[in-house]
Amino acid sequence: MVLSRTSQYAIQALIYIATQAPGVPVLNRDIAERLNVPAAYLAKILQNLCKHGLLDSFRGRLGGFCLREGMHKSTLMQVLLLTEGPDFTQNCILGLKRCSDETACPLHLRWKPVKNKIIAMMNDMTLEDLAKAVLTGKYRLADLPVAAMPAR
Amino acid sequence: MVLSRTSQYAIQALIYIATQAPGVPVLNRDIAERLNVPAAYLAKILQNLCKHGLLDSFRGRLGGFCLREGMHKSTLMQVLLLTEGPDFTQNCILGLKRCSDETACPLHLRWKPVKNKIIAMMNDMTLEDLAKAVLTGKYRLADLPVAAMPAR
DNA sequence: CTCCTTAAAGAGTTTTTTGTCCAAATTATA
DNA sequence: TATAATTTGGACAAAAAACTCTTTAAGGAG
Ligand code: SF4
Ligand code: SF4
Repeated sequence: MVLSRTSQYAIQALIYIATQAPGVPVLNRDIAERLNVPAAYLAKILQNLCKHGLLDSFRGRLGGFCLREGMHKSTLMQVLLLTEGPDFTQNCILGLKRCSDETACPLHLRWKPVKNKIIAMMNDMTLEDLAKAVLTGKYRLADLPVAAMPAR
Repeated sequence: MVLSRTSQYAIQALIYIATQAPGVPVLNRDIAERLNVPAAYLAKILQNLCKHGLLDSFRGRLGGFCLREGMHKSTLMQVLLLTEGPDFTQNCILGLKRCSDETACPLHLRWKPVKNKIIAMMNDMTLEDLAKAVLTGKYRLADLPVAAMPAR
């Protein structure tokens, strides 16, 4: 039913960054605080997202993380393929190695449509869209009583 | 996207048992072999299912595990509430502690219908149904080239 | 009663995931 | 140039999940 903590943190952080003014680096520390997430762990995750081209990072004063040019249009699927692994869409509910309509487990008939819906959904949701949703104030990114709405 | 290994093994084992003649105990060893799953680990899982009333167990000669009377009608949801924990249906995609329409994360609008579909599906599928599907020969429970179809 | 077979119980191990710490590299700015 | 702020990288630690081993209890058959 769930994504790994790593994926959850990655998505939360990316959406948060997407809510901020583009081009202005966001501090790892600030993201961690806002999301109420361990900062050192989050840093590792963000570094990984950098390495795979979703983020740009800047060191030193005025440093931080920015969405790389054009990456506002990234989908959740692009993120999950990084954080959950490239066979995220393959491996499936009963854990069978081979999954096809021919070598199907007994859940297949019921599960496959749902799975396809999940995949379509992840392919459809962009960071930009999700950030907009957050900026309406109707949705929250973290558990804490919204300490501060995203400043800009 | 996934269930825990424990849940996968539990579901596989229960369906397998449901395909066997009722009242005749099935050996842990046989289930493990058929599913290609670690026997000692599976034993723990089956013991747990016993403790929670889904299975009956018998020791000694002619021992093994049987579905408890009436439990052919058990749903996957009943199993998952045991193996994934009682808040299986609560905790959700971004990991927020509180989840409601009022305190919703930005995925909520898209995710909730899918989540409800999953829950409905799990509530709807019974061991009996799944066992029948397996017995048609069209579906498989494990990866191995079906060594032997369920004997009875 | 004795032997064999099986599950039960519990402790222990291994692997994976999650999280921490610290020293180095980089950069703006005073 | 010195300083403070920041990411980077690597090693490490803790927790959780997956898996194993060993011993005991129970039950059936000779
Ligand atoms: S539902 Fe289909 S895709 Fe999923 S494990 Fe079963 S056979 Fe594979
Ligand atoms: S989608 Fe809805 S239920 Fe799921 S985490 Fe977001 S708010 Fe909670």
